[in-house]
Amino acid sequence: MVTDRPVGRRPGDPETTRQAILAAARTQFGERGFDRATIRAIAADADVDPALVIYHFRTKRELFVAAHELPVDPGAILAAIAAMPPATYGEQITSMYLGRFAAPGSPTFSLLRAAATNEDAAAMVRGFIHTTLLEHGTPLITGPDPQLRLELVASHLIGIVVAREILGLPELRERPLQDIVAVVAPVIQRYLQGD
Amino acid sequence: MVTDRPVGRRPGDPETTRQAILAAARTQFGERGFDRATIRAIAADADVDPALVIYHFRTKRELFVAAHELPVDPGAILAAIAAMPPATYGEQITSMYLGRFAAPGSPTFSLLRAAATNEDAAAMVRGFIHTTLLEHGTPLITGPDPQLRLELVASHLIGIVVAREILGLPELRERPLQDIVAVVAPVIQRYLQGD
DNA sequence: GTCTATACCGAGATAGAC
DNA sequence: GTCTATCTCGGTATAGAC
Repeated sequence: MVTDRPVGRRPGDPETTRQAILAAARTQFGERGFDRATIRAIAADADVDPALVIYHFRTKRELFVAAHELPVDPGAILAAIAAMPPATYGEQITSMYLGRFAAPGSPTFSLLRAAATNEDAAAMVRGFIHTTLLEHGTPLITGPDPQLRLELVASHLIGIVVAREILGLPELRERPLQDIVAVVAPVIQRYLQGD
Repeated sequence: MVTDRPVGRRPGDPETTRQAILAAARTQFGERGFDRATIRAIAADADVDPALVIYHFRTKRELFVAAHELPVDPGAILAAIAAMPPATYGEQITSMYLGRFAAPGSPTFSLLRAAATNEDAAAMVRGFIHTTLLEHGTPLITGPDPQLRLELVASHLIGIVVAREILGLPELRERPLQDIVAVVAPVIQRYLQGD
């Protein structure tokens, strides 16, 4: 039987507390970026005492890192893409990365926003792009300067997310993602094929 | 003759002081973004008392706006581009906007970084893109969905700046801007021509 | 018009009671 | 494991002397 207890208390289950804090942290960091997200607000969101946040994660920085550890298997993603016909690489990469980065609640998007003013976050995004695209992406690409063109692929997709979710350019914001993918995919495909 | 005076004093010329503060503000905002740039640091950079910064600009927010007022004649820029052969639009736009946005000391770059966590700054970038590209750019573009494709042009160029200057992707960072322009310009051209 | 001194607030973090 | 109380720091902004 559940004993009644004051609102805001969550005694007994550290793992539940940890998870609640992590979820709240992702929301706050995602919406406000690293600097403007406060431990106090995260704690309030998680219905937990601010001191508990520090107790579990030691510092704001470590909380940020913990909240953004990505359960991604980079090999698996690109292996799935490589299994399809090369003519579809552009469309697959476009819809996959836009879908992942452009979801405003996702850790990846949160990281991207934070990266603007936070070298830790920038390094994490760089790592993510490196392991998921640059390192294992060469099989997808033909022609000269493959690394440069892979980075341009990443650039374009990131730019679309920034323009849509952060700058709020009107057409990009209003259109469903599929419309955008339809126009962009051939361009990405072109980068992959080396002109 | 110049009388000797304590370091840090700059008596007598308010306009000099204003300009020194504005220059320092651009540097600090550009390097650290809105939140991490502090009035104390800006004042120190400008060799001026922190209170003077407030005296001249009232609030940090107003200082930010003043530091980023862009002396741009949007009509003139695009008129110059439109005067050249249409086949060169892509290259001109690419080198112009990359040059402007990618210069880490420029107000435009500073705005872009700040936009990640600051709706004021985001609105200013949106306004800049709107007046310089979306509003007057239609003569440069043919084919369906011109607005969407103009926004995609902006997206790609912004993404390159983000990837190069903020995320620090290796190839983009090391290559001179001309190399990048050479690869990107045909893609931009393609957006302008509607496939 | 300029600077000194300081008020005031909210942040991250700590100590120690429970 | 959790909460209360508190410390310390550095931020923006103000009052008032010069």
